[in-house]
Amino acid sequence: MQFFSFYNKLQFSYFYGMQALLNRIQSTSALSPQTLTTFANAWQHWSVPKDYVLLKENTVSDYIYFVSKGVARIYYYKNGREITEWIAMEDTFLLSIISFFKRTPSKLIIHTVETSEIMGIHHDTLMELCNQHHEIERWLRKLVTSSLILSQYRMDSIQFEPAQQRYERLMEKNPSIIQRVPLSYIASFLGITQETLSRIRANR
Amino acid sequence: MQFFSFYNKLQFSYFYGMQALLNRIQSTSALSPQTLTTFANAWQHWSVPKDYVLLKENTVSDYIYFVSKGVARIYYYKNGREITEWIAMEDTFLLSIISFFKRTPSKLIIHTVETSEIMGIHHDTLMELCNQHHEIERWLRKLVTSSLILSQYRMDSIQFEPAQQRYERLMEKNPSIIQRVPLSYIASFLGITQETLSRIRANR
DNA sequence: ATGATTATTTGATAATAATCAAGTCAACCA
DNA sequence: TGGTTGACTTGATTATTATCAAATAATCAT
Repeated sequence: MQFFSFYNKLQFSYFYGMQALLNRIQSTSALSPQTLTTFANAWQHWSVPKDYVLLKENTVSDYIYFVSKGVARIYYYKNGREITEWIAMEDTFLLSIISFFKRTPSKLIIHTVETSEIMGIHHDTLMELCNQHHEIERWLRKLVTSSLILSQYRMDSIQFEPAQQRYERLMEKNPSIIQRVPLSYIASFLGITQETLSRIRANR
Repeated sequence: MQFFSFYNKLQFSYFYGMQALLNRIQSTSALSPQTLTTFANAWQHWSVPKDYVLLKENTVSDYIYFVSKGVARIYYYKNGREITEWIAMEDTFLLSIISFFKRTPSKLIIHTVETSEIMGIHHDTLMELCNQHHEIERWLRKLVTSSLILSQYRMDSIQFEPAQQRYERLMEKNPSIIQRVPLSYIASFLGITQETLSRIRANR
């Protein structure tokens, strides 16, 4: 993978991103200082421009990513159309869940929506660390659990909330998203067409 | 909780259920013989009649259940209507994910659809075992992961597959379900009304 | 078996959002 | 600065499924 800024632990963006990552890790499941250090060192850091593809279609996804700055998006093609599966703003993890854990080629594509600072840990490294450190295994278990909980909430929302409510809840929870992410991405993330979202916004 | 058949390790149904449970556990993540024994002993067993409520609404869910015989269902009320969230046939786990992991009162209700043999492990016991045995922590991580993967597939299906396709896929994967579970349960599990399901079956 | 209850089907209408087709607007760039 | 491109909006129509209401079928208890 050819990245635009090479891994460099002396860069400001590295320290900045690492700080954010460590905070996020600790808030999921606290690790002992030694384990945290080991874990931290396993994460790579990349500075990438807007629209940079982190995961290509039909590739086995090797990384869990963390967005320390910028925005990234997961999408896929359904009947020739882009469907946004997830939008990750600053300070959140993202990954192609099925491909990463099942080790199968991904139909999902991950790319940056803005110039971004991305941290990532390789699947094999993470599994190795999980084997060596019970604490990291627990951390991953908690991460996956919180992701599962989110997934449950989202399923309920998609199934029962009318489009307007889904939009309003997103605005409430994450108002900056419309400033930073094209409407077409947001529409399919909400499970509606761009036209419907446009009408909702115009309130018709 | 007053159960209809008390915990009795000498019963046939106990051995039968335990065998099924152990097979299922091992297929998720293999455990060493010693750990497996410890883990196995932590599971309780109950024989319950049809329509027995395993988890009441607004109660914190304390158990992960395993259906060794029979069928159980998870549902909740949405605008005064029952919505089936999950139907667990023989040999599968079920739990109120949000309540069990977040320790919050459950809006979900779990009950048996048939006379059933149920195994269950208490939240606190499981957490204790996770702390003591890295292998069990890993097992739980894998269980939650596979549940997350399922959840992703289901979200996609609910969002994009037309009702007819969802029904057909269920029939293909689990044809015995219509013999054993009322249509109204299946309809809301598929995310459609009973009337729509009836029309799909009549092919109109 | 019989009446009562519950489950399922059928019909008519309405609501929601998708689709298709064009139009407007704004940013970019040569 | 004029033209091209991409992003968003608007309009007309259609498809899917929900809703409401009622009828029929199946099941259960006495």
